[in-house]
Amino acid sequence: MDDGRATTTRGGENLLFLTDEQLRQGIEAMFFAYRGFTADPDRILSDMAYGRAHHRAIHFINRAPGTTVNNLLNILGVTKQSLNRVLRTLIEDGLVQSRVGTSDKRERHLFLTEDGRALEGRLSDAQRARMRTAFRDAGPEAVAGFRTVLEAMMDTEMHRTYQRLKESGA
Amino acid sequence: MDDGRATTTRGGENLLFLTDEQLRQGIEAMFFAYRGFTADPDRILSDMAYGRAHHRAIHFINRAPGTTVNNLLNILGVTKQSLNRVLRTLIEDGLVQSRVGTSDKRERHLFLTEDGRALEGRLSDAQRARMRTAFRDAGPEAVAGFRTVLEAMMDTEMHRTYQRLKESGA
DNA sequence: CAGTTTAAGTCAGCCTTGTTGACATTCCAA
DNA sequence: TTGGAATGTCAACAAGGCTGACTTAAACTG
Repeated sequence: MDDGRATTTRGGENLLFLTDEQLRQGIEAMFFAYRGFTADPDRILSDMAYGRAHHRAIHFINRAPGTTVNNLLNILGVTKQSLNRVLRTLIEDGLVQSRVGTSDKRERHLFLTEDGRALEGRLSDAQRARMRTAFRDAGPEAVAGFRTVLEAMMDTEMHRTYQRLKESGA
Repeated sequence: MDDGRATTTRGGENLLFLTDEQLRQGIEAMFFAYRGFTADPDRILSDMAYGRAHHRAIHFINRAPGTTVNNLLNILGVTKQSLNRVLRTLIEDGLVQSRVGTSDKRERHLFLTEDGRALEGRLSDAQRARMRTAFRDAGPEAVAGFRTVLEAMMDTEMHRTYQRLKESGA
């Protein structure tokens, strides 16, 4: 254990923003906020035979249409067996379409179908609504801080993945 | 779906901080950051017969020593059967002690043993180290924004629980 | 005091989602 | 043509959620 005190070079104000107590509060805030973050989509999904894993797959396929299975694997950080179980049900249920690659026919390119986009919309509308309210209540400066801290919290590899996705966005 | 545009009353700067693209980036940042957030304790726990659920129980028992089972249930938001499975192993392994209540003998008050505190220390050191680095790199203003947004993201009930814990801290 | 409610614990069974390991298929590239 | 890469599949398992049913003991209440 350390003494919980840390200094800032920023001239004295907020000298104690790195005490163990502050860090603990940050940890607990993360725990509770993540529950809120997933609560709305979870509620929608609990009515169907789907779970959070399906939501994640749908989100990132929508995000990067035509992505390969391997690419999705890296983004999600799970095994191919785990992802495959999820993808199989989504394909069977007609929410995702898997197309053999043109340049490399070993690869499968993944797309959402009409139905898939419809579900994606329902899920992300709910999640965005919460995020929007939180962002609006907190204000632009807080949002900037929020994202700065989150980015610093990622592993290097995740951070690269996140940046790549971010830059590929509008 | 909405048009993704939102106005801010703050005079024009950052007019677009509530576009769907910004919200999506916030959602993805949350996803990746939470993985980083849990990665270090997960690594430690994977060597033992414990998982994230044990970590959470240990964290909050350490946080509020003498808490009752029911109270812990409300904080963690799981069923008593789920929590009981975790608590039973922790008690059997001598990391947690359960004492019959004095005023109300139906209640059990939970405490970490010496060994329990030792494990708690290992786990939270790892998690705090990451949080500390992230906080230090981001700076005090970003940290304030981070916590403002996270609090706004919680459900009302969670937020109350979080506030109560926060105020009971040093 | 009798009856009800509450706190905790337990048993059984189910689901989702992660894991390993083994193995088949297809196809690119050296 | 052969090795390796990408994908898919099968089986088995574990963690950690869930529901439902039930017990015990203590506390509360009419």
